[in-house]
Amino acid sequence: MSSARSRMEDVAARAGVSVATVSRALRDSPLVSDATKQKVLAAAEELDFAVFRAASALASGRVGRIAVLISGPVRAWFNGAVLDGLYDGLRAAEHELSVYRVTSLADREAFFGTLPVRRNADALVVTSFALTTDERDRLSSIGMPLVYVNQQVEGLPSVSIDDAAATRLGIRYLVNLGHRWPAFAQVDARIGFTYSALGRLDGYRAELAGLGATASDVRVLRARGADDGESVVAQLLGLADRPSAVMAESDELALSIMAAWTRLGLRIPDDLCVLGFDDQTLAETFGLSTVAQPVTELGRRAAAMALQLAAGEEPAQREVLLPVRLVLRRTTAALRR
Amino acid sequence: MSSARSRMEDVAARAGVSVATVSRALRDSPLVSDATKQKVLAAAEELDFAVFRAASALASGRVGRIAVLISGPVRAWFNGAVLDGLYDGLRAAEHELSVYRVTSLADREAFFGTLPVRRNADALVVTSFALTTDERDRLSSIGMPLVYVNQQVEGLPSVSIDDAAATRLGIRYLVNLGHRWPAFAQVDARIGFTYSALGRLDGYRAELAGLGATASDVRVLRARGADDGESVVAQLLGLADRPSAVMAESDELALSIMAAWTRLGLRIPDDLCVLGFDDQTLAETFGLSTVAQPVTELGRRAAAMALQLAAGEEPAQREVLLPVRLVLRRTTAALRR
DNA sequence: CTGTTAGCGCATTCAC
DNA sequence: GTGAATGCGCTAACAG
Repeated sequence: MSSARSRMEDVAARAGVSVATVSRALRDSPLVSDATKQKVLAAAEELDFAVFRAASALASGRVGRIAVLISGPVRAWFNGAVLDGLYDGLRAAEHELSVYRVTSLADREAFFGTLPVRRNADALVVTSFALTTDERDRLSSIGMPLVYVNQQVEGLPSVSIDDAAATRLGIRYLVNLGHRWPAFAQVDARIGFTYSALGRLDGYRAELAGLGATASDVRVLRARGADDGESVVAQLLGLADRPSAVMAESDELALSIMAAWTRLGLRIPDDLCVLGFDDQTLAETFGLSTVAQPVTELGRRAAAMALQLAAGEEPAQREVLLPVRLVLRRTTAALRR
Repeated sequence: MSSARSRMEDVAARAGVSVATVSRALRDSPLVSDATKQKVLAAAEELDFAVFRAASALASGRVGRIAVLISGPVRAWFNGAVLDGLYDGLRAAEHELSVYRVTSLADREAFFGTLPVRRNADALVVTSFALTTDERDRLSSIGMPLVYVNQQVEGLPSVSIDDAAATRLGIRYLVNLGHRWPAFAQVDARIGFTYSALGRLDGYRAELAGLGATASDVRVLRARGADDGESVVAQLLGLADRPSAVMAESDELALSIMAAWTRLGLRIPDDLCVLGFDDQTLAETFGLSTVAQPVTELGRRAAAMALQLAAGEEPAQREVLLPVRLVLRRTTAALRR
């Protein structure tokens, strides 16, 4: 059990074969007989041997690792959920996951300036980024397969939901409950970090327009952060023709709106209907109706696609679109006059 | 810009030096003159060169990566917050972060059986695990420095809070507000995943005992999951001598209790005071009073310690204990009869 | 301070 | 099916 230090050579000696055979056997190559495979596996087990992936990478050119670039902290629910899905997809293929995070403008410049990921991953998954053209070019220039999550770049591999359509679904639901017209709450884009926000706003505007609302019926409320429901409530209460329903761009913002609203002694859904977006952990806890997106599944699909591209295969479908669904709970109800 | 393919050799040629010098210059070795360093850096920049870490690892024996083992999904707030801290600490040192996750018993056996991490990281950080003796032995056997987060193992490097003391602080606060005696809500340990839960329960019992409560004053309420506040509320309302305050082992559970409680038309803090543990993102949103633990800082300190151990240095302090603090918001108040 | 030399541990030719 | 030989790109002695 000198574990950490034993090499393939030792395993080969113990199994009575050559290192080449050990290498092949451990990677389950069809070029090795079953009998030999068993011997090698047994020897490796006894010596508690594990392949030193760095050496393997140097010899093969593949590092056995997929990198992911996330915007914002890992503790943000969306990022965590995507990482869970990526991990699911990668573990089965015995690949590792390297995380790169960009939270500030400085981070962002540092990342795109040096691209530390290059040569050190077999593929890169980029989530929810509102990339500039320069940044996108920079990424493509590193000669590494790229998969976008919740961001469509024409012709490039991506796994997304249709943010605009999902928002339209939510708005249509509110309108069908009699709410004319729902407002839409959004976090002020700081550094243009989230790509999805744009699509959702577009969806809101498009659906209202399609249903015959006029320009003045469009009410976009702005928060300074996902926890700034208070500003949204203030804006709501300051409107001449107060909306009876509001859709938020995320559950987090929706929950914050709920907290601010009820703290004033106002009720939900009686005085205001609230519809979220995401279906994160606490949405169910608080009975929040929401448009659910399959974030972990986005991650799984992205992992699968990244693995295919890393292996040089062409994925069957380059632009995967996953369905969302409306989850009805207790924060929405028909309008009562 | 053949970027992804240029090697040190090319940089050396362009800078007019040897590859050894390039290697040293890029790692900012003091053995290289400033003038040479500049030349090399310029050449590397022009060729858009990046070191192939796998080759570097093979030659040096260090892989430039710290691994972390988390229990439960990445999207759990605690895990995300720790990962953020680890990332902070590692990025500055140009190290990467590899994530290993264990969510089920099968995962757990697979991980400890094969220890995929061995030889592929310079140190391992283990968070919040209630490890068996076997598992701990298995970890030590891989000859890799280990750092425990929120888990103290005598003599081994760790970064933690004092869970028992933190809970006692919270309970004492409630008692000083006149609540005799507060109950404690906890999630049923499934596979013995979280280490902290044990310490918190101990702290609750110890503080009540220390303040003169009798055995029947100790009320431990059990939930089937962090989102099962409903069970806790049911147990509360079924008690003969209903407590006027409850402390939960986590904010998530506390928030769920709040949701279930207010849904019944009961009020907080009037009819029940609720105290959480963590100070996660949504605690502030909902005005939850809580015992705040510096999770991201735990991650930073763990990263620093892991880097030191990986470099063969002995950290100044092997068992770091970080302070918690009480955050008073709107879910706790003095008892009014 | 800089260059030369010799591997690091594995995957992959090519023989057999 | 298996073994022997070669080299992946870099770092670490050792000279100078």
